[in-house]
This record gives sequence, structure tokens and C-alpha cells, in this order.
Amino acid sequence: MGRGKLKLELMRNEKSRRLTFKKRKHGLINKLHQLTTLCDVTACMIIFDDNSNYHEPEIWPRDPEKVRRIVESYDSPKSVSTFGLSDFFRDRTKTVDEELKKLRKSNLESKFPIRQEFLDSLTESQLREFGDALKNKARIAKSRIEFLKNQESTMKQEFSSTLLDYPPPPDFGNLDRNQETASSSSSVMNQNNSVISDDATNFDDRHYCGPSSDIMIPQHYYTAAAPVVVEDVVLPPQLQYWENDGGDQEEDILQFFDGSFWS
Amino acid sequence: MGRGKLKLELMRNEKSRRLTFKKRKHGLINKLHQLTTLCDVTACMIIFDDNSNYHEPEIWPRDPEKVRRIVESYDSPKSVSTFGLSDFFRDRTKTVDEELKKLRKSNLESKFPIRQEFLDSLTESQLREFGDALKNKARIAKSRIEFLKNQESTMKQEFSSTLLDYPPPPDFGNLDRNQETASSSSSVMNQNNSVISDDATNFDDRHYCGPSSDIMIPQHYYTAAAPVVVEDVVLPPQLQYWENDGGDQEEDILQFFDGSFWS
DNA sequence: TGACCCCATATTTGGATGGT
DNA sequence: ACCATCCAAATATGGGGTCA
Repeated sequence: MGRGKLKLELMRNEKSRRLTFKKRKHGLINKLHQLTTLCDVTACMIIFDDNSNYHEPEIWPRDPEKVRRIVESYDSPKSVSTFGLSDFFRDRTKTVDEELKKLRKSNLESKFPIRQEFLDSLTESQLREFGDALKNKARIAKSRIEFLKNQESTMKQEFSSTLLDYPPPPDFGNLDRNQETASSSSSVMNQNNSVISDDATNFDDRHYCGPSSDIMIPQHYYTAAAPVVVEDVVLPPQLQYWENDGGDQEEDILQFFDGSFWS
Repeated sequence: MGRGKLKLELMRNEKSRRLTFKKRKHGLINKLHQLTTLCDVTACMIIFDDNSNYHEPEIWPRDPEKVRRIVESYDSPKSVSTFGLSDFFRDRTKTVDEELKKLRKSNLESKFPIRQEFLDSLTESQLREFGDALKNKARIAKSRIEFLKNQESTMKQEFSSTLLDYPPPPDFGNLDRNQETASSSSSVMNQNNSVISDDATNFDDRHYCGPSSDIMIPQHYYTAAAPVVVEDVVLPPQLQYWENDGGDQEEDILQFFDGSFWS
């Protein structure tokens, strides 16, 4: 016996259809989970069981917040300003929350560079989540850049070459509902943990991506290319093994910290 | 040989990781497609390839419009008013579009009941799409109802029993940017293709769901229960086989037309 | 690099059965 | 109705190859 081959059409038998639905749904979610962890990609899925009433949609990841985040970054160009790294700081436990809030404030006050102490303070899972938030942010900015690039090229402005000029440091206005202003320097890790000081040369293939904060970034700054400032950052203890692993994959977690995403 | 067992962790080898990603992504999309067609559910998936640059997110279904629709109905309570059946009428070919526009107008002018000619005019795939749109609409209204039910029960109003009173016919204001007003009657198929005339009795387990149009529905009407008007509708030719099939599954397509969704 | 093909095995899953 | 378990067939997919 075993089983017969399966035609790709709606299953006529209600009972087996429901059973199959549950089995396959489970398998599908399992496989999506595998895909994301095996290949380090972010993904989400929404499944409505239209037939059974009184049933919530099945989603993956389980956390609706994550789904929302992914979905938002999917149609990012429309909602750049509404997505913020602050999402990462939501729904923390009280103590961790306090600690992070403090860290965040100090982080903001020090004008956006990612601080060594900040990274050190995170557990691995927090760091992963932080990385995800950065990924989302990077994607949003990147798609925005692409969008504006296309817009620019179709407009065929004769001034397009001037876009590569070094823009004046943007003033991002009030941050975190306080009254300080911040400079435009943005700090990210690079792959070999070395220093690349900002000499304001060869930045033609990099783009300013804005600070990691949920503030509204003036649109025209996205159109301008700017050098990426890279500081020397030591990996936090939770990720040290990525360094010493000897494999060719240490960029896995670091990748979104370096400039390759923006090339 | 063959292959070794696979640990559920990030694949260290970049090459095989990318390869696996492609294979599994394909398999996943395939399986999602199978799930939806086999079990008649609506689902969507978004996969970002964070590592490779210059790459759009992979989505399923292919049509971004459909993804958008599903996603919107996922967080429906926030966007009830922005989702409309009119989505179904977008991106048609010119001729079909004209025809449908006409049909739509006549449909609206006849105050929302689904017209026989309208259903007849659709191809099977169009009909399926139409069904999907209805499903979405139903889901949105249903979740709205659930939300308000909960709201109501938590408020523990002493007037809650009055919610079952028959509400006055709502005036939905201007429709389709024209100046006509419409009655509240909503027409749906029922399972055995028979007539259930509106006698305004035993409607306690049904709820008014609003017309199938992208107009803003006054919120308080959702809180009121109302009878569902059901007219006699013959299945369009494309779906006749569902009737004569003799199986126990003829409700498969009809289900979202009858009132069972609202019980 | 990507697109396909092969193949041996790992994994999924229809269908049946039994329990509640 | 649901759920768990079993089993064998069907499928997915690592790893390797070839071609362009």
C-alpha cells in the first residue's frame, strides 16, 4: 500500500484535506525555520485557514512583532520613517529594558557610533535580534537608495554627477525627544576588525545610510553618497568564537556591519 | 554516500549555503503553492536574501498585489477601510477591464447584491480571485466583529443585549465616487442554491458584514447584528461541475458565499 | 557564476489504526 | 471530532558532475 500519487488540485475529501493541511502546514513552517537558520536569511509567512472559522492566521515567526517588522521592510519605501531601531528595544524585561535604555541613551548621546560597551552588554540572542534590526534598516535604506537612483537616472539630470560630492554634515534635529543635535558620523564594524579612518576619499561606491535611530531622515540625504566611518571594534564575548573559528564564514554575523552591503 | 545528516545551524560553507538556499527556497515556494491549492487556503511568504546584494525579496504569490492584499488582511483591524474589493478590479487587461468596470458599476448601482450576470461573466480564474477577495473581506469583517465582541464583553455594558436589536438600514453615503446611496441589503449565495428570504427573525447568530465595496463603514454598524439576505443564485457555467460532482465537497467554493462564515 | 542532471539518502506525508 | 503513532511511498535535497 503506502500511498498513491497526489494530484495538484483541491482535495475533495474534507477530512483528509484538513489533516493534510495540518501536516503540511507544520512541515512548511518547519522548513521555513530551517531555511532561515541554515542560510541566515529573514523570512516570514502568513497562512489563513479560510475554511475553519474561529481560527487565527498561522504566522511565522511566531512573534507577530517580527512578522510586522519583516512585512514593513518589504514595502519599506512607503514607510521608511515609521520603522525604527527602537523596535528592538521594545518588549524587553524590566531590568534589561532599563539597562538598554540607559545604554541607548548614552549611545544616542555619543552621536550614533556603535559603542563597544553596548555590543558587549548584549547576549547572543539579543545581538542576533539587533543584527536583524540592522538588516531591516539596511534593507530599507538600500531600497530607498535604489529607488532614488532610478528616479535620478530616469530624470537624466545633468547635475547627477554632483550627487557624489561630499554632503555637508546633516543635522538630524532633535533625537530621542531630547534637544541635542548629532553629527552625521556613523560607525560600523568591518570584517577584519581593523580601523579604516575617514579620509573622505574613494567613497563613490558607498552611501550614507543614516543613523540607527527611529527619527525621520531628510529625504535628500539619501541621494548623497558619503564615506562610511569605520572604527576599531572588538567582538563582544558572545561572538568571539566567530573570530577564532578558523572557518571562512566569520563574515556571517559581521557582514551587515561592514560596508559590503552598500556597494 | 548520498548525503550526510544535516545539523540545524548556520551552514559554514558559503558556496553550499547559497546553493542550499536556492534549492530550499524553491522547494519551499513549491510546497506553499501545493498547500494553498490542495487545501484551499490563502497564504503568502516573504523571503529576504540578506547576504546577496542586488536582490529583490522573494515573495509568494508572485503577484505583489496579492501579497499586499494578504498582508493587509493580516493586520486587518488597522486597515479595514483601506482594503476594498476594488483591488480585484485592478491590473486587468484593457478589454476585460472595461467590461468589468461596466459590470462593477451596474453591480454597485444595483445596491451590492451579487448579480447573476456578473458571476457568469467571469472566467474561472477570475472567479477564484474574486473569491479570494471575498475571503479577505470576510476575514476582515470577522476579525473586526471579534474585536468588538471582546471589547463589548470586557466593557460589560448593561445594554449589550440591545445590540441584537435590528438596526435601521445604514446609509453608506456616496459610493464609487458617485452620488447614489445604497440600502444595506447584502446578497450572498447559500449552500443549496435556494432562497432564504429576509424575514428579520432568528438573526441572533449572524452579523452584518457590510457591502462588498471599498467604502468606509461606520464603526457602530459592525457592533449590530443583522439578518443576512440571501437570494437565489445559479452557479456560473465555470463552476457547474462543483454542483454535479456528487462529491461531499461542493461547499468548497460556495462556503464563503453562504452564512456559515459568520456563525 | 548559474542552470541543469544524477543519485543516494533524509525527510515528508497520505493513509490506516487506536485511543479519548 | 481530535491526537498520536506507524509505515511505506513520494519527495526533497546535499554533493558531485557537466555545460555554457
